[in-house]
Amino acid sequence: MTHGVDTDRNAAVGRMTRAGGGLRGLRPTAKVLPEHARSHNRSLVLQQLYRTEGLSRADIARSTGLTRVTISDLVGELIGEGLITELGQREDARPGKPATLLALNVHAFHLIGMDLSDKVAFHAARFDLGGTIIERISAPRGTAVGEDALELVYALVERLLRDETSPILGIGVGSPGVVDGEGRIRTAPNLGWHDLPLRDLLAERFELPVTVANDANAAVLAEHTFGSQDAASDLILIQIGAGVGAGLIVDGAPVSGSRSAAGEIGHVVVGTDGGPRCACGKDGCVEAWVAAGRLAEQLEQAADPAAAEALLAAAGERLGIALAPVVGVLNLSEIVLSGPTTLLEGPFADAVLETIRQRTISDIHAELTLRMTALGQDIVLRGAAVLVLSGQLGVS
Amino acid sequence: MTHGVDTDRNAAVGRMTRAGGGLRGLRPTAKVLPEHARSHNRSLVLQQLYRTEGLSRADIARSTGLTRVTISDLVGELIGEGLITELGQREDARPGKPATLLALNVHAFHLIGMDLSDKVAFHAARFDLGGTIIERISAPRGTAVGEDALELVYALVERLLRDETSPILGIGVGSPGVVDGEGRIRTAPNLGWHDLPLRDLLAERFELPVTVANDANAAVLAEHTFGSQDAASDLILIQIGAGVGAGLIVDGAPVSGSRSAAGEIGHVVVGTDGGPRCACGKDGCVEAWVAAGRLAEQLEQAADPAAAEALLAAAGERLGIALAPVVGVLNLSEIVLSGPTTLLEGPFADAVLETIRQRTISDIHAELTLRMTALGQDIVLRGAAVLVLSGQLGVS
DNA sequence: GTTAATTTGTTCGTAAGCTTTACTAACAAA
DNA sequence: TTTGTTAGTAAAGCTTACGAACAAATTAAC
Repeated sequence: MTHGVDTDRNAAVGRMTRAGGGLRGLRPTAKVLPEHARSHNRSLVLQQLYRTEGLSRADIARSTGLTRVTISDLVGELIGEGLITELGQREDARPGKPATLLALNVHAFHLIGMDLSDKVAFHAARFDLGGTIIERISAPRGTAVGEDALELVYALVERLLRDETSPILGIGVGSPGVVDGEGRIRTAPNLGWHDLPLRDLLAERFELPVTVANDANAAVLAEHTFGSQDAASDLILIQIGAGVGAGLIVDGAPVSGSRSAAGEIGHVVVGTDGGPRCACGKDGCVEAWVAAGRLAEQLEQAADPAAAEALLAAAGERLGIALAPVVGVLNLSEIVLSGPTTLLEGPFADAVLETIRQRTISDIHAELTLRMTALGQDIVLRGAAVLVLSGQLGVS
Repeated sequence: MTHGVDTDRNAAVGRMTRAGGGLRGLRPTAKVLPEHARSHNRSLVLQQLYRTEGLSRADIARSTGLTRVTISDLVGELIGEGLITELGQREDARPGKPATLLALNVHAFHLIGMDLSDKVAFHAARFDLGGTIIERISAPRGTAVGEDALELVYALVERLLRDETSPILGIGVGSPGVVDGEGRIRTAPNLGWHDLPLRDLLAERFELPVTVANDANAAVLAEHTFGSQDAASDLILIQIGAGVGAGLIVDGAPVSGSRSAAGEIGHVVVGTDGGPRCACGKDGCVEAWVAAGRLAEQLEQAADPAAAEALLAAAGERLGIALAPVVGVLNLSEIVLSGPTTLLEGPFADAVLETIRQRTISDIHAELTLRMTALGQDIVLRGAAVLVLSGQLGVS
């Protein structure tokens, strides 16, 4: 096998596109060829270096179970494509030939992530392969919907593509609404999009691999990848803003649902005692109880800090009531909240967790944790980057 | 190898498809070798013939995407092992060499399934590879717990093994309680089992591949495999008996949960208006509302049929309230009820579905269906068989 | 009634992928 | 200087799937 000759990066991208993602998400009816095994193992190497910089070929061989020979071959290929670089020799004083340390070359490619979930503006960024934001831009949305909104998206991508420091690996998009497995926006009322094949439109226009997902799904992917140290493989992320949405990872894989509409918790009725009227017409929806706008409004009218706390705790309790069956049935290990920290941190979050504990078998869920996301406003944006990284390199 | 099937190879397939579901973080994704691809493709062939009897090699090649050459090779191997037989030539009148039809040889191997979920007796059966019960036996449990209960299990297997019509492919067990990924019974209070490595005990004693799973999980697998025609890939099965349990399939894969305790819906509190006191100490648990015993009891006291119906509908509503958030978040497409038909069919089931519709966005869940299982009392037993079929042959 | 077209399943040679075995290089410790 | 260890490479071999080519069996066409 000859490597190190492939200097054409576009060709390399082409190969990676085919390689994408390894065996995950494989439908039981799909054949598997030896080359799929190869690309899976290739992703394995990248994954190791994505997590830990400065591993030797032998280190990777040990941790993957593949032989040093095979790893050498894969690493050679990846170095040839520019994805991996040799850092030099390990400094340790120990017997044997010193190891040559390797690292992901995070600037071999860049990638584009977009967040279309903000009502005020579309956000986009150029990332390196490590998931670090290199350049960030926004475009105020105004009242743009339909075709106009689409043009805004195109314009953002074009602006980011203009600065050609590194070839672009792909584009990831986190969009509100229902997004199917083919990256088509089934329906996004706020954007006036219905059955819009966004993935294919972008892919054709920019001749790049594109992945489109629901914003809450993108967010939970970001949380899964960048969030906590020991990434939980069963977690739910609750996004609280104008609406309330959820993204879910079960057994390490994002859940999209039978009609690509998973995560719809905002309009689930909670409790058996009515509740505030919701925009959807029902009484007592989760969204009617805990949407950020309503919470802020109520807080303003609160007589004193104690009353404010009670209000937040009551709202948190409602979310807890809705989540308890989900936590019980899925045996989730982690709940992450995303939204205005001032509203959610403290009494609200405490009440959510406490309510879930009270309403399930607390022993079983003793290890259940609840925390605020550490990714702040960028959560969807970074999730969009994860879409590309995991889709094109099998890394996350 | 005592029988003709390369179990190592199939175990490899299991590892591949479940990769990443185990120890989070510590174990990334397992390596994949060409031979794993081979065993995957092998399962693909079996799967085709499992679903449809009388396909030719060329048919299978077309539907899998593999070439006729490869399929011929795989089929040759499977015929060599006795798993597949040639039926003869296709009778159609069409040009070309007539096709040789193939079928799964369902008696090439038998397998053993066990249902330990019945409080009164343990049930076991010998199945053929098509999932048909060949022989069925039971052992009254009496008050047996702990070691005694284990001995009962051993005795049942021994009785089934005595009749050596076909070699045994493996043993599948559906057990109550919490069962981890290694087939260890973490805790099954009714059986007095704690941290019992049931899988390994059986495997060592009988020198056969063994798979152990939670009873509700086994049941939902049975439903997924044998239940409806167009197997939904996102469904929940609710078992209502002395207790209330749930088994869940998301994206075509069974869900075990972060601590192997998924499906625990029985002791989730439902509603915000109290409710009957539950054995667990809380008020208003699902189980306290809808356990079969309570329903039957209430029905006896009902003044007239209309009152009885109202009682059942009220109970169904409670289950619906608990399920609504789960359906909303996971976007499930199918709910299946298992339990006493006389209690669950009719007003109860209707109320469950109606309540869920009222408490979620009904458009999104327009295709949601709810039905009784068609598998009756044998559901866990047959699920145990599926455990073996899917674990050893990759078929389901 | 003969020839052409079509479909099935096999044989043979090849490319890809990983492993085993065997080697060189480079180092620490005694 | 010797011994033992570790890193990485090279060569050979096995497995897996593929493409090309072909024989067999049958229908369709003339």
